[in-house]
Amino acid sequence: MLPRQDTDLEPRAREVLHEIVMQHITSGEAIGSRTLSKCGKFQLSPASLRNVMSDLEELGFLAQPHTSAGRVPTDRGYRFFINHLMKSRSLSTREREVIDEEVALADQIDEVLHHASSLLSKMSDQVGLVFMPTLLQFAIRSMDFISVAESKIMCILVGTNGVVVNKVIETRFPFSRDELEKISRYITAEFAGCTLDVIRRRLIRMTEQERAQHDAMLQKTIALGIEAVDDVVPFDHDLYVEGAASILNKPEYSDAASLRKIFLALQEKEKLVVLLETCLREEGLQILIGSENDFTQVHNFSIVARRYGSTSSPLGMVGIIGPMRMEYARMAPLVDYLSRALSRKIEEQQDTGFLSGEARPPRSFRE
Amino acid sequence: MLPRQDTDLEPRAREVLHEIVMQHITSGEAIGSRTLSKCGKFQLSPASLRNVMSDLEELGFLAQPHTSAGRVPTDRGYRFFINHLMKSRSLSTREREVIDEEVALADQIDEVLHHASSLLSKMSDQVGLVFMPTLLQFAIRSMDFISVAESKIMCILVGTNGVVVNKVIETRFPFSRDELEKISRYITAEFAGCTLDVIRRRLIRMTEQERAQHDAMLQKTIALGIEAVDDVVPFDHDLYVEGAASILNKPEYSDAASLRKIFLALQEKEKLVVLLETCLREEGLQILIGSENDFTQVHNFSIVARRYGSTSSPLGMVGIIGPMRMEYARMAPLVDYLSRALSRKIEEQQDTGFLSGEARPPRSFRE
DNA sequence: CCTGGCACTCTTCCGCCGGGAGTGCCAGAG
DNA sequence: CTCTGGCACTCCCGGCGGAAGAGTGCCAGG
Repeated sequence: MLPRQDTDLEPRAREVLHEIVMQHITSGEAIGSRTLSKCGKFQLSPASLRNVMSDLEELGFLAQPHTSAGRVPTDRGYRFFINHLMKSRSLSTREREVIDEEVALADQIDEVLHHASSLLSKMSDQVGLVFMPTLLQFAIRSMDFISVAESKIMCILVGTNGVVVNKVIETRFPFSRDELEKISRYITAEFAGCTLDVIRRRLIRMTEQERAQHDAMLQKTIALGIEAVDDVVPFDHDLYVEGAASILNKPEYSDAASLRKIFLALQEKEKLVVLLETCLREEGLQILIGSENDFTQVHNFSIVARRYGSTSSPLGMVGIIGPMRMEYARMAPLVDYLSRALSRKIEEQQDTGFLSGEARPPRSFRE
Repeated sequence: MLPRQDTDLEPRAREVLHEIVMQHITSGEAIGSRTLSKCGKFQLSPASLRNVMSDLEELGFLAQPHTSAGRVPTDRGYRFFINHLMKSRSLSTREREVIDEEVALADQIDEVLHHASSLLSKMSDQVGLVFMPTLLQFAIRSMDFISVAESKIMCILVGTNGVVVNKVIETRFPFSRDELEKISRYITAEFAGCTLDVIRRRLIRMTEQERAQHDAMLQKTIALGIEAVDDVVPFDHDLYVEGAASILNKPEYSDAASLRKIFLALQEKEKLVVLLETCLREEGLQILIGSENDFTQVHNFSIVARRYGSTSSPLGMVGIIGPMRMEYARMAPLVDYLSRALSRKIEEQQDTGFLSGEARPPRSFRE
């Protein structure tokens, strides 16, 4: 389609594009040939630069908001910049420390993620996103039940990855403390290492087996187990969106109408969830620019995100969302480092093995 | 100070003030004498109304943004309107149903409160606030410990008011499952009905007693108990602020500068917490208009809020915050009804007594 | 006590104009 | 062939002025 491959732009055009993107990122305004000539990096007159810029416009890397305005990078321009021109500015040791401390601070996964999203927002001055998808593929290490009120029981799931999830469920029958302890031991022994959907299916199959029909205790166990799994799973699909106010600082969205649109869009978390779920398949840092995705194409937003969790089983996504004109060179390493810090934290929790000296409970209440 | 008591305004002046406030609430604009004369409620010419309006201005109920603009109610004007003129429009049965359903839906207190705040925001088209203060005066019904990983233990507190709070804590020593069960039973038996700060003090006193010095198990129990109380208390001071985007709809805040200020102010939750904590002392529905409080005086905001929880021990505040020009006649019953629904819900949970048939554990591990 | 009339004030909107910034094109120099 | 200066053109933006509109205060008359 295009006359040349993306990568073999002439060196001069590359430099010009680089400079325009950089300047546009800091100023937010369209860049003219005169401004460019005066910046010192080129020994060229405005007229010559105009020719280069005109070429870049033809190739689709630049655009003019109107005749007689300077040029602004297009989505394609940003894409080229990110792929071939950008030099990531790595984080300072201070910044790393801040991230490490913040991640170390909390213990429960939801707290950690919540901190992460607001930290991300503060450090980037963009909107911070942290997403933890449904836990159906969540392999459990233990499952405990605690009585909380009559026919109200708290169920505590601990994942093999150290994640702890808990929820109060309402049951049809009352359970005594002893019963609950037995059930906890039984289910933990029987299903440790299984994912929630496997557990669910196995429990349902068990209801049909004759042995269960004659064991009242086992019946109760199965009923409680199914309730617990069904109640926990749909609930735990969390998205933290933090620091939406940072958008108010961006000059390109200073009119009330576009602010309204953006805030409403951010409130519709379902769309973001879909978007992040598709991202979840890819490994490594992802940058989605402007029209490259559903959410941002409307508002000229970009997303910088990366998976966290162990490589074998990713847990979710962290990232930022902000105007297309953002400092990718800083955002990329920031998101990258935070996601790695989170992954490390989760891996550590995984290593802290479950209490070792425990007697394994019997396989059936009757044995 | 003023020539007459607030309550004995002339009937005509009252009606005029009433009408001006009502019209200003719906339109958001300054009201002129002509508009008022044409509305049909007065058989008076604009000139006569002007005289009345001039009087009301002198009394401090109305103000002009500039000469030759209409009049706008002042804080005092709104205050008079709310105290003496407003007729609350009670909720429709449909609205009540929606609230009842939403409150019935969730079981865990934090979920209920979270739902409440976003429901409030949706139904009012204002910012919804729900506040639950620190739990130091929280009397517990039970306290359970569950092992979650080596030296990580989840502590589950159930309050006498049915509130469940849980937190993962890190301990210095590992505990076996059996130990944790024993500790749970012991602490629950020993401290059921006590408030958290009483528990804390008693545990600390116990460390000094000689009996504890010679009972290793008791030592461990005390250590764990103190850690649990210390970890849970500071954490649980929750404020839900939902639906900030609704401010974007209000025409009086359509410029980016004031939006910025407001969003930043809403982000500073500490100030709101202070404000709501002072409100917590008062019973019944509270309406704070414009300059009547710290937060709103800057931005011409009002707060409509009410305590929830049982009358004897209030749990927190629910309410809305929005521009001074809001439909108080609708907001008041809305907040009122929701707070009552929450209180009812919490009272119900209180009634569902804790599991009854449980054997009381021994008072000491040595007995 | 109410009313119509009148003069006055203040804001808002619109059209106009000039300056500034940037472009495209062209012809000439290296 | 490439770079450069010059020139005409386009478009945005800010300031100015005038007209319209809305509202007020005051006054005199019913």
